[in-house]
Amino acid sequence: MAEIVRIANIAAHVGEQVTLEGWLQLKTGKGKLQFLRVRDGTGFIQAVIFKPNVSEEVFEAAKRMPLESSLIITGNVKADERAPGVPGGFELDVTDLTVVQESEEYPIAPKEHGVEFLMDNRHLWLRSSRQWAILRVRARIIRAMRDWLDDNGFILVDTPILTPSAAEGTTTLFKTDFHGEDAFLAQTGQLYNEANIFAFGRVYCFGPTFRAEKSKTRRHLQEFWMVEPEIAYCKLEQLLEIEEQYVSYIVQTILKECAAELKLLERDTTHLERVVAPFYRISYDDAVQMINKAAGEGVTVPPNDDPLPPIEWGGDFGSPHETFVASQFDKPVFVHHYPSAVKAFYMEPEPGRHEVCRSADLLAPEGYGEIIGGSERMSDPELLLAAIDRHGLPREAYQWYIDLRRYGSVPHSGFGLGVERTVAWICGLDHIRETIAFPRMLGRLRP
RNA sequence: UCCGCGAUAGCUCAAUCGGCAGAGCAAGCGGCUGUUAACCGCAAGGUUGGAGGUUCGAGUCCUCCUCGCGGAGCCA
Repeated sequence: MAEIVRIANIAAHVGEQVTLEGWLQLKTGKGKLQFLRVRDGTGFIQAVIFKPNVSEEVFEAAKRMPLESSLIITGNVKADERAPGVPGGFELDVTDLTVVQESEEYPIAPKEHGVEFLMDNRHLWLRSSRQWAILRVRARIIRAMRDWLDDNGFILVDTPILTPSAAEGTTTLFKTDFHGEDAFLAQTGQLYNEANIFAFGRVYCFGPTFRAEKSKTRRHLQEFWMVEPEIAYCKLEQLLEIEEQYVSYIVQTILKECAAELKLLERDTTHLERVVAPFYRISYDDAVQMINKAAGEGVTVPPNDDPLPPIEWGGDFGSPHETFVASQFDKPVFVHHYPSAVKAFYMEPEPGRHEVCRSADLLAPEGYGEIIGGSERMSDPELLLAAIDRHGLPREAYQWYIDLRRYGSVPHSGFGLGVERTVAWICGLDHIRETIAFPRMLGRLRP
């Protein structure tokens, strides 16, 4: 048997005889020729079996072999500009083939399928080239997210998943049992991050978060991953500069390093190429004016071209409002200084104008919505206590959190960036369900 | 929770006014030396999501239920 190589490294073996270990992705036959598309996890390559070049048994086995059969295949590597695959341009002239397991009839055919069928077969759907590309981009995005923070003075401090209290709304918590006491799956690590900055200055947590929202849309999961940086001695203005540097780095890294995957996904990258700091900034006040002007003119918004509803000052933006505001800009836009009443209790009020808070959401272009929520945090213990009371939250559960403001409180800020929404945006996906291997959605716990 | 749409062969979908349930793909058999979701030929494949109702007659109309999809609210 020849040297075992991986498809990603095939270019280094042109003219050599090599062995690949993989699976049969696709097959077309033509008399004495069989074209096999073979996948080994690192890429895809076309293997050509010409009947006179192999034994009778090998040719018959190749002809009979169903899709997704596992196989070990040996042949000569040829460069050919026209050959399909990832990386394309190479072909394997087969000399020998061993079927490791002949697959049963594979349910997912190389044709269109419905969403429910594909989701029921998610454990198999992952093998398709499109899902392969998406999940590789996801992995690279996560690496970029962590690289930038690690290289810019942030330290990873993991925060708990089992928590005794809510950080935000209480209606969207998954409840579990902690030896007889109610416990909840974390919606965020932020409150713990705020403790950690006093030890480390700049920290981040990265992990799964859980929201039992009754949301069934293309942008929602019940379980999603989030990176949450938190920074001591940081005001809102400085926070936005960090955010735009951060997002620019992630997008530009993917453009550079996942070009093959984005091409396979047929992603038009012209929008992404523009994602370079600085981003746009618009206040909530101005955004409301912009929305109401457009609503008065009868502007409609995708996906259903419904009329844009007007908004009263003080209300939170609905999905159509976000979509409209984002569509007015050719790269991401910050909407800052939301009304305090519609935001979480811990956001710092604007001095001299307490009805708005020092918060900012980052809206991605192309209708992908809010990918970052961030704010300056309340640093005054008295104001914080009042806010906790106003939101009807139990003081005792937040005692330690209030404590942070009693021992060397400083201005500090942080944000949360959703991994799946970022993946959907960068890959140009219609639905968030493809951005994670096994999505947990309303009404979908398995596979 | 609310609004809208849908469920027919393994998969994706047709079926006119209520009148014989039909294709493509997959699987099976045969053919082909350059295919890219190949192509050509043959053969096969059905409790039309479930329960009830209207009718001479229901995939089609009505009621209820189940499941799915899209959207709203909420959010990353």
